Amino acid sequence: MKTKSELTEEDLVFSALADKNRRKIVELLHAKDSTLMELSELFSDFSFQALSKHINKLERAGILHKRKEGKYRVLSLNRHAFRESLRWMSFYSNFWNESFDQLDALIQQKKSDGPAI
Amino acid sequence: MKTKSELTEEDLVFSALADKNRRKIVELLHAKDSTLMELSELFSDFSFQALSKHINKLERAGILHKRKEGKYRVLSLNRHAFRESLRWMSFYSNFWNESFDQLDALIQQKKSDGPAI
DNA sequence: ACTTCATTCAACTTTTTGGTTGAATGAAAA
DNA sequence: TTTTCATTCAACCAAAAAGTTGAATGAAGT
Repeated sequence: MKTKSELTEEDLVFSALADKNRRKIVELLHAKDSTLMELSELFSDFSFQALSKHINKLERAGILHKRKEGKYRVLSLNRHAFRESLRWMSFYSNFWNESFDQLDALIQQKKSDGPAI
Repeated sequence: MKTKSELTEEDLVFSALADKNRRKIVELLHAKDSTLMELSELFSDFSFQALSKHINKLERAGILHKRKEGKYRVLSLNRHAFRESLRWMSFYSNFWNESFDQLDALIQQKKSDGPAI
């Protein structure tokens, strides 16, 4: 019957990240919230309409959101968006076993940095 | 010029995981190594040739490998394949800050389970 | 009111993806 | 050696993705 099964959050997140340009957008927004125009200066390879489509794909995956500010749309990352996908990947890798000592070190270090406000 | 930029490991991993059926293959192989035929019994929605293509895509991403055993190819997971992608995702999420207490708990528990050989 | 600026929408093209069927390969069983 | 079984290869098709250009929208500046 080929029932065009609903896309899950993980489908959307993984496919949004399956593109270098979109990952670069994430990296840039991690550094600072930006508008489409600001970003488009850094993506000379394609039109701003194409960039807009990439941004919409990230938005549909819940990875970023837009907030209206006058005539601008300011884009910012949603840092919770990766939770489930990260959980899935780490469960099916040997990430924990292989690196939990490193993790432990990292955590102890973070703890001694004090609470993150 | 539109130079068809090389695909990176992360491109391959994320796009391999951007499909429910391929993630299901990962879950099944996590439980136990299997052959194409064994898996195909669990995927009645499409042909074994289609399943074979999915498996090849996972293989190209380094997520599984095949080992010849007589007339069979036994598929097994490569549990290191997610390392870099996991690292990337966790860096750009607030994963650490948000869940490091949980992580800490998990690690302490794992430690008390004793060394993993 | 008119113009400009930032973004979106719409229509269209090309490439990639996910599926199909049928034939080929190659090891194992008869 | 002939047949069977597991997998792969090849050719094809439909749908989705990723890009283009040009027009539309809507707030801001003049």
